[in-house]
Amino acid sequence: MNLKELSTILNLSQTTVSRALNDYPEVKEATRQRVKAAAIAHNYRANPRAKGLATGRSMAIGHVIPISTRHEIVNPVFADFIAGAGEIYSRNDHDMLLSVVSDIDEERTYRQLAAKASVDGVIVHGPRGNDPRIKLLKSLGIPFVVHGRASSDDTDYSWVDVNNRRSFERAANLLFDLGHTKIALINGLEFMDFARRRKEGFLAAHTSRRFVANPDFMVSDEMTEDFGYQSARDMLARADGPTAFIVSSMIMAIGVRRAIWDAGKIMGQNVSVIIHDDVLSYLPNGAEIPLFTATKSSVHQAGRLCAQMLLDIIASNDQTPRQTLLETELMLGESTGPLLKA
Amino acid sequence: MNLKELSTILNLSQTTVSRALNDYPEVKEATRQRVKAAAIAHNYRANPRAKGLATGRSMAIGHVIPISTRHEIVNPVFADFIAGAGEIYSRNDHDMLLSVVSDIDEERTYRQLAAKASVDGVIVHGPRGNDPRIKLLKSLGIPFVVHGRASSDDTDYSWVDVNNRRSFERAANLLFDLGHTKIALINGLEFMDFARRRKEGFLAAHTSRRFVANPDFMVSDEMTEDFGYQSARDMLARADGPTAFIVSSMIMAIGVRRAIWDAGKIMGQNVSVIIHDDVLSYLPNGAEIPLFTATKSSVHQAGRLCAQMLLDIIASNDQTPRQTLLETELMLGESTGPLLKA
DNA sequence: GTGAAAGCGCTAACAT
DNA sequence: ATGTTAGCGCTTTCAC
Repeated sequence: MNLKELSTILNLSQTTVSRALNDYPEVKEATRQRVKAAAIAHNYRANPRAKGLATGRSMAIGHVIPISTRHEIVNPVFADFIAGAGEIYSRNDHDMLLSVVSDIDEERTYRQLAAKASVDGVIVHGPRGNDPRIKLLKSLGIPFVVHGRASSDDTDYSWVDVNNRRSFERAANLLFDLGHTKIALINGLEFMDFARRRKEGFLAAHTSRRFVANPDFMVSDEMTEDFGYQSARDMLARADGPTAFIVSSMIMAIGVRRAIWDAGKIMGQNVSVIIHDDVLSYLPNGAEIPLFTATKSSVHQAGRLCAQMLLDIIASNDQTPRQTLLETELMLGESTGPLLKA
Repeated sequence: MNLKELSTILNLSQTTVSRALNDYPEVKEATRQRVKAAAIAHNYRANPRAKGLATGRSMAIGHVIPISTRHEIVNPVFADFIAGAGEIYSRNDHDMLLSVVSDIDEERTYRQLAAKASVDGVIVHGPRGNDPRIKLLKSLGIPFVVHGRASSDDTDYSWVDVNNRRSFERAANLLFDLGHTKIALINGLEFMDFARRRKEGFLAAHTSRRFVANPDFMVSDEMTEDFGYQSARDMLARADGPTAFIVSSMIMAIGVRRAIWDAGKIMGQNVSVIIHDDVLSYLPNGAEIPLFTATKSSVHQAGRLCAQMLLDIIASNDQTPRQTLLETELMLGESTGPLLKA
């Protein structure tokens, strides 16, 4: 069923039908009702390609997901983020175009999206410090929102980020309060913006307590289970090993827990682990928070906010940068499970 | 830069330029070279919407990802699958359209994709036993490939699946060989096809050894960390609790390990865990397989195969059902880490 | 308030 | 081997 057929059925011109469907004010209310009813009755849907051709807009948003060339890793948080964003898109009748590209191909992908004009805007994932993509997208003139931040100057582009710095500072302080003094930081690659900020927060907590962070206890690399395992194992092998860990992702934390286990130190006796990541989405609503999740950053929510912000930018045609900084919650109390004294 | 401009520059008709670019045989080789060079020089890319309008094809594949309405869960294996599929699409110049929909909205989404003709084919995720989507897609006439299987009659549609039955049978047998007799199965929802097959394999192993599976040790639900924890904890609280677990997903396994931990039974002494899922993609190439991964089903590879199969179906315009059954490997030996005797 | 006609950028018959 | 023309399904002037 296309416009022409529908308009024939209705004994109207394509123009009027189109106008009725798109809520143009000049069409008579009675006509509009009739048209809309017929559209539903005949399961009519405007062909998005024809519409796009005519309007120059695609009603689609692009997500470019970088995948590590070395390890073929897709960060699992993307799944949650995408789910949140997708919710907004479907509500606003937009499509989501996904490109999974190895990091070296990213620039080419963006240029291609721009040249083909296949999307009205893009979400930038996994920003690095001073990310070149920002400049690229600006020069290409595509509206975009960054999930995270990408440089020290955060004011000249749009982003949605979680307060990584504050969250890690608070996590460290919590452990200090419990009496820990030797805390390890298992972090992501330091050229990633989020990792840099998390480390800053971690260090800030030390500074404010006049502690000195042991460089041997701060490691960062691609966030794999194996890296979590290896680094925690090495630290625990030392006589003066850490008594608590703060870990940047769930997947690494699995490795960390395994290392603690292997080391024969049963959690519940003398090692605490705090994880920063949105583990909650894997849990039933209202269920107990697992023992090792103490910091919450709802990636799902970030996805929704990013998507909504981008749609707003596109709809308003106002590219003035906007920013949203999400505060995380420390999940404490009954549902947290034990966080252990040193 | 569009076709018209490019053809003007080249002093050729749009037709010839189009033909040259699309490798039609009738255009002179020299011309083709000249055209292609110019296209690259001017960074020309055909507008996919215009192309789609003219050809009736969209050069896009749809993925409909169901999300649990109750728990807002996205199964993390989708990320890997998508990555594999995306690789194939970008290589073949196709786009990937993602719809994340709550399970109740799925039918509507498929109908919409069909009516708008926004995709040339779809991949069906997370099939249930006797899944109604199969019939729906057939009636809509959209080419599709199922990741997994959806009914007892597997011959009348295309799918790529892993041999879940055999894999779980083998896992159970492995544990039997180690002397375990009380093995627990922590499974996904049983109306999911994969979960049903896994249970079958689990039971088949029991039967062949003339063991009787304890119904109390077989549980299935939404695959959450919490469910893994709760069910393992309850089982371990019993005097005659299981000495080994086979777990259907990584995320549940985290919970299972936590329960073992809490129960004070240190892994390495008397409880083994085998997990079925593609944990490997989270590990650096060639790294050690983590202790608890004993069965491998490369979801990433399945994504590639599904995508390729669908593209083949579309290109050949031959909808004869095709099937691929992937065998999993039991990851044993040095790299497996200890699997423990009962 | 409604309609006719042009045009979005491309491909595909049908010439030549 | 190349060009001319019509048309894919929609929106958008412009006219009434």
